[in-house]
Amino acid sequence: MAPKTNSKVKLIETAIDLVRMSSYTDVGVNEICEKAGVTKGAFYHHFKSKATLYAEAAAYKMKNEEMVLQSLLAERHESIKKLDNMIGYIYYKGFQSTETAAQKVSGCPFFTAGAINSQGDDIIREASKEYVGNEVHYWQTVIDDLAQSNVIELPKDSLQLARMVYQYANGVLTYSRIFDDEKTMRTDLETGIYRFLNIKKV
Amino acid sequence: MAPKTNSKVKLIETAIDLVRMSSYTDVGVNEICEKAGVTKGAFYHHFKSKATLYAEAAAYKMKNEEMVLQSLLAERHESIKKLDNMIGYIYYKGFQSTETAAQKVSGCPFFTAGAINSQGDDIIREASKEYVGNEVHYWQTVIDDLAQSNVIELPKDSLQLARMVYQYANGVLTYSRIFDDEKTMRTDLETGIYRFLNIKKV
DNA sequence: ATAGAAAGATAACAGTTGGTATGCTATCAT
DNA sequence: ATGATAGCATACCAACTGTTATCTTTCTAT
Repeated sequence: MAPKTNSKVKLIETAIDLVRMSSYTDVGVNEICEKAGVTKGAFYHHFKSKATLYAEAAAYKMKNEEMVLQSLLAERHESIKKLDNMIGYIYYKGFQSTETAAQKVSGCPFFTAGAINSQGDDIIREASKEYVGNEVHYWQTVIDDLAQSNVIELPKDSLQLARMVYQYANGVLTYSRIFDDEKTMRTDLETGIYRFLNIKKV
Repeated sequence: MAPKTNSKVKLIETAIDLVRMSSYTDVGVNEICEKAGVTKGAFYHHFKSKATLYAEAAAYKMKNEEMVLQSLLAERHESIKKLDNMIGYIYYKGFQSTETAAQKVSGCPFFTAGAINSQGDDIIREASKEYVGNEVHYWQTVIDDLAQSNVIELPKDSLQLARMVYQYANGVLTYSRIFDDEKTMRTDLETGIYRFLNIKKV
């Protein structure tokens, strides 16, 4: 009856969704299985542990974003357009309201979960490191592009600048989540990044 | 034998310490009691719930910081000195190594915990809101001071600017925690904030 | 000295956690 | 047809969660 074997993907996607709306430790295996409409037997058939699911989910999301960002950051766009697309994407990720719309603003599940120090859970942090490193890399390409087209001054260390912008963006997400304030998130994201990169608004 | 009733304070302080090194949900009442050298009976004598402890801890920390920051931001200091003190304090808070030095870099427990959405735990988020609002206020005074002494350009909205700087600072803390990298935390904090405020380094 | 309250200890509570053991069924190569 | 394996379901596990009830100790005010 069930269309072949999409239950693993279903597990990953609902896990990402749930973790984003609350947190890694707050989301249990039971809850993930329930909302995914899958039994625990299936869960532990596909993943050897909860942490493994998390790691695979991070890889899954990375691949997903690769496609999305390749289109948002395509060469045909002007560099400033790429920047705006990037900002818009972050806003989209942070706001995206799910069916259970108790909370409006969410954060990046891999960024926040990686900061948690469950002793011995190196798997989680390693997965987060990889994910975060990837995100920073995208920012770096955007910034390099802005510099090359003379929109911003040539940075001494574009990697550091990319990292700082990423740090800022996630700080905004977390802050907005506390206050569940989508409005300030929108404005702070844009004006903050523009200020950071020292670009005069058009 | 035990010196009067510092056991409540002891509970609060160890709770703050533990939560900072891991997270609110990851730290259990049992663990707090153990490390504080107090039984659970004492815990629930002083606090009606774990969330209540958290809220009281936030208030406790706020009062604590009030004294510290009043000295760091005293009027006798030049405005740029106040900024550096503020940056140094954040660095101190984020790095401060405890006896159990498994992890070097930690974050602000109230900022990170507030972003967690445990359904119905409004107490926690309310406490975090208040704490965060307070921190932003300190940043605003620093920024207003910088503007008044012409170190930075007069901002259109100093509250927003303060908020953004605060968001950035916490983004750096979280990032540095993932990578457990104290070095980049130090440099990113300073260069980032200076860049944000558009101050040329001396 | 004594009543009453505050502080703390001990043990148990129901519910949940991540994880496992076992069994069943459908598919698939041989 | 047969053995093997992937996919999944049911039931269970020990360990832990936050919380409570009950009891004893210690302090304080009269």
